[in-house]
Amino acid sequence: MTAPIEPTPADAPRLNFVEERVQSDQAAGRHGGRVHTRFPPEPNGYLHIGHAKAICVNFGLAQRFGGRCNLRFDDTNPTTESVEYVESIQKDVRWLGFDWEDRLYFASGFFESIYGFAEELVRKGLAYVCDLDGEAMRAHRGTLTAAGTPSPWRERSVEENLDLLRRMRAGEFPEGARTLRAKIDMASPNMNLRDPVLYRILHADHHRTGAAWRIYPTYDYAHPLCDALEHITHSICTLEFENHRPLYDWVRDNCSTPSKPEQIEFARLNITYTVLSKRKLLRLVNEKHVAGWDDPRLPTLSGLRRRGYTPSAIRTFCERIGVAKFGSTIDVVQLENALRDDLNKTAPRAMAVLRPLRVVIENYPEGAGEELDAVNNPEDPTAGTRKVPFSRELYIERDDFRADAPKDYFRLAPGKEVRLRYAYFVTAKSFRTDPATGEVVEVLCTYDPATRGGNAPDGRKVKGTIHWVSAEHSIAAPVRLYDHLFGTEFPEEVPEGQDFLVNLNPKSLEVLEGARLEPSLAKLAPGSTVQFERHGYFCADAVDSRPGAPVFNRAVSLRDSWAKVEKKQQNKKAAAK
RNA sequence: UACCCCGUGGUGUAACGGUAACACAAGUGGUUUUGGUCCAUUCGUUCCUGGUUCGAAUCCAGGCGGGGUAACCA
Repeated sequence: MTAPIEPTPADAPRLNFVEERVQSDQAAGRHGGRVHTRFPPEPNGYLHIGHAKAICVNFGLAQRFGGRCNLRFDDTNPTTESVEYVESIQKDVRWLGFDWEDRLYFASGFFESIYGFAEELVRKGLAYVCDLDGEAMRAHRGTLTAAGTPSPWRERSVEENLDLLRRMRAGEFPEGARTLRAKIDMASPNMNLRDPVLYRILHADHHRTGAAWRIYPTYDYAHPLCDALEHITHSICTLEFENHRPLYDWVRDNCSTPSKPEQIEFARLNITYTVLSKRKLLRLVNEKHVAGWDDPRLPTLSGLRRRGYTPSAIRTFCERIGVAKFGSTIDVVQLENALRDDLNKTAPRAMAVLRPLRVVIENYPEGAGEELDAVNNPEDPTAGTRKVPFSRELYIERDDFRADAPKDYFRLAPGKEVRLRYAYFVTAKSFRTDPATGEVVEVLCTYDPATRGGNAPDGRKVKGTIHWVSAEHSIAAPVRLYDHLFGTEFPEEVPEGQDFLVNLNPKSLEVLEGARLEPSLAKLAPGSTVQFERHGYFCADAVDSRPGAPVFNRAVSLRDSWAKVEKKQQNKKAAAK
């Protein structure tokens, strides 16, 4: 198996509670000292960042303790599942950097064994065929505070149960007509133990077993059996299954399984400004609030990948957030920072003007031009340099010029001198505005030829360095800026009777059509990521880019401390009024 | 108003009875040809009340608070 997670240094163990548990099991020689986990998604949707946590936990455990981790599809409900999901899930797990080698399993692959255990339970008098329909069963189950009442079919004979179960399997009864139930305790304070359903009749074809089965096992019944059949030692799942553990143990202990796995629960991931429930993600996709499962605003792995997230950033994030039993919500900036940390070290830099403003260097000879050396990545000396064309007419960022500059504004303003990165010092002499709107449309500057490359021989300093592109040499490309999909920190918190969709951020996508980029960007491979200096990290969209005509997605912006300063100034101004 | 789980800075995670650590956020300074990076620095009487102990975030009891659970979903 590949080993993308750094091994924990011996001097700093810092094991989470699951790792501690596994470590002590191993030390005590339980499960023969083996560690075997599994990642068991149901193929009914695309994987998201919450699954990434589970994947890192399960595969990470195996790596750390010299064990194995399986990929298993929990495909016990044919009505919601499909091969599309089976394929996307495998692709995403691999992309994240994990390898299940030859251990790919399907719950459906165990259907025959699982059925065999059902007959065993019937023979032991521990399961019975029940003729109650859904509504009646609910009524018999009781409530959270009141005990349930036994089904009238609870005391059928073993022979009758066996006969009925076999006929259920044979498809003799209509869907929903009967179920196989465990005979446990209708008065249990744990609802899961009030004779839970083991098998239901479903006249539905399965994406792998076709029409072979007319009955399908439930999760609670199939899961412990699959775990045991795969010789899983530690079955890690999320907190909402805590109350299911007694049932997990019941199934495991009452069936003659080849091994005895144990279930351990941890808190599922929540992140601010997004939703991580399959049901809600499905709605966003189906109701077209986003462009598909790989919409870059989605927390799906395919969305994050398209957005420009790297597998290593996601793994780092999962490492940092830890594993515990407290139902917490992680600030989305934690995710963004993991990406910044990764890309800062690896992403080549380039200059891109997102909202162009024309600049003319009045004392630069007309028709002249030259190429200047630019550093590809200041964090990585081996990345080398590249040539960037310079000429008399340039574009700079609209934000980098102010006719009326506030205090602490280091960029270009009338009479102020700044450095054009890797080029020259320039001083703004005048500017022209659109008579209709008053908007600045052109800035006229002079440059100091002695400052070529960006340093003044006389030692004079400038406060600001801004990026630029040559007007004639630059290329155009659409640039998509993404913001949080939801406008509120906790989108699921919604006023009575309202839907989480009310919290959708109407400005989560902004497409810039007029951006001008340095020419080297034309040949950037789709899917690769660069830093647009002073802006952020941008990925050439893997779907919409064409050879020589990239389309860019902003993965994440750079930290922007000027924005903070400016905001503070504005707040001060507002307070003064 | 049943059962289960959880409660440490703004957000997360550690400390395994011996004077609360790490990451992120926020603030302040420094460096800087990215207002990026980097460096330094500030920010918690561990939900409450009792108890055990020389000593409690850690153990016990009782509160309080949060979450989960009543699909023939997973």
